[in-house]
Amino acid sequence: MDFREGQAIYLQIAEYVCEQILLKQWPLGSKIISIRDLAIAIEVNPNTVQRAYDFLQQHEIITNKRGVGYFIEANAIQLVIAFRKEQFIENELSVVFRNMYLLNISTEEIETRYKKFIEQNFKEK
Amino acid sequence: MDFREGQAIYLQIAEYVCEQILLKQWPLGSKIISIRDLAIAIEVNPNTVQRAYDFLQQHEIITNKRGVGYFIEANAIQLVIAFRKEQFIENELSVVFRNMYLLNISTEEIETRYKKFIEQNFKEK
Amino acid sequence: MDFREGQAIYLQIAEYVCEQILLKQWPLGSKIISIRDLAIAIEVNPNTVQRAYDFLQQHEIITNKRGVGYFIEANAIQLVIAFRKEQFIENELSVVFRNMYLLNISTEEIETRYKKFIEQNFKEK
Amino acid sequence: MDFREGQAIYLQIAEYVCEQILLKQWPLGSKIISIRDLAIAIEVNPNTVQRAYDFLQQHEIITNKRGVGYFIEANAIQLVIAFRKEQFIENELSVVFRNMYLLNISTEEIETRYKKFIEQNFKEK
DNA sequence: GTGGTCTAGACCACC
DNA sequence: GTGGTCTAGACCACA
Repeated sequence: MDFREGQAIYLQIAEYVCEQILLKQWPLGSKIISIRDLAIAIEVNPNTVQRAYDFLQQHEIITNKRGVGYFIEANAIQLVIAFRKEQFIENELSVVFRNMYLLNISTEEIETRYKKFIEQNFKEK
Repeated sequence: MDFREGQAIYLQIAEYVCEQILLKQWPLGSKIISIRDLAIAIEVNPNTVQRAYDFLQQHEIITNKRGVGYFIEANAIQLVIAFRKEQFIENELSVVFRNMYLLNISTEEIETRYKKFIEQNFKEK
Repeated sequence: MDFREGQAIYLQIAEYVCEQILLKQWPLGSKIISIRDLAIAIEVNPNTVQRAYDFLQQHEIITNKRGVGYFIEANAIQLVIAFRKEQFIENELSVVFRNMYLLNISTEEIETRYKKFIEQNFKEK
Repeated sequence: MDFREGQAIYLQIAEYVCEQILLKQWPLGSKIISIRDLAIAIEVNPNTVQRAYDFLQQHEIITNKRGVGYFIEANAIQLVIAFRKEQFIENELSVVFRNMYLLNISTEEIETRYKKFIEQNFKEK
């Protein structure tokens, strides 16, 4: 796992967990990988993973059973989608559009690139 | 001029200069506003502007004549476009596509939103 | 550590780091002294050290792990040599040769002086 | 005429004048090119040339006749040689030697490069 | 603990 | 007037 710079690592970890949920790799209600194990797996300080899980817990996407681990909440998917869609449209999209205009990138080019992207990353069926 | 939080002010100043160049508000080869004057105009510390100009000079977008000021390089437009396009495609676009897929947003919806955005922000004809 | 005047302190700090690498005092891949600690050690402002490290990072000689520190890149030695050799030959050497010609200093004299210099400064055997 | 960065332009102009004297392009006692004309020729602010001539006058290498111009002093050659040789050996040479050692450049390589340099620049006989 | 950014203000050399 | 450098010290996010 490699991280984008310009965004906190713990947020990227939280994002990763959300995506696993959305992609239904991790079923609702199930226990997720422990802080320690994830930290080792992605070569990061356990504190950083802790912070990511904290963040998710604050947003009620996961919950903590003391001495057992973190579990995915029942309505996690709806929460994640609502949270991200709002953020995405309000924050990211305007930046993207501005760049498209200034850099003279057409919606057709975007569409083409999008198809390629999907093929490369999600055609695992 | 008001700054977004979450991104360094000096980078936003650099971006602002780049956009002036792209929008051809400031002609190639011309002298740009001095560090001090810009600092006063946008109410930041001169050091912050200096840092922005430094950054742009490192990327060969502007150049410095000793004791005279900073000037826009002849090929600044190409460099700015190349630099931003690379960054845009490599960093932002993959995130956007990922979100589109996960949040189930179609390219048609993007296109519609883009048209609206252009009308609202750049229909200065 | 005492600084020559006529050259920015931050550049002299960067040079110092480079020389430690070249002299293999600091192994490739290892963490280098933190900005604050070096600032205290050589009695300059942390900002000045930061600027030196920034400069080195731009030249890809050191790299930064967020929240951990700066590390020497694997190919730092080659980069340092390439960078300095280029600068040395293009900037300094022509000046030196010009002076040798104008001041009538022979290559033999240079050789003699060089041997003396090595003996005085690097005969650590 | 193009200037090295890292050294003041006015010093490079002064150096240029000294070299003309050493190379006997400009005879002792003769009037040198006026500030205004030199400034136009090398595309520099007249103030900068003024400063160079000032510097040379302080070192008694040239002298000023009011309303007439600047003239080369009778013993200019000796002064220039003495002044530069001292500076050269004390300041520049140790830096050069240090670089030779660190960058692993042999005296033979220096000699070879020197011969090439002389051929390219001074074989105008 | 680490680095990153910013302000305030000074001093300097240079054009 | 211009930019370049440096100090002093603050605050912040991050690991």
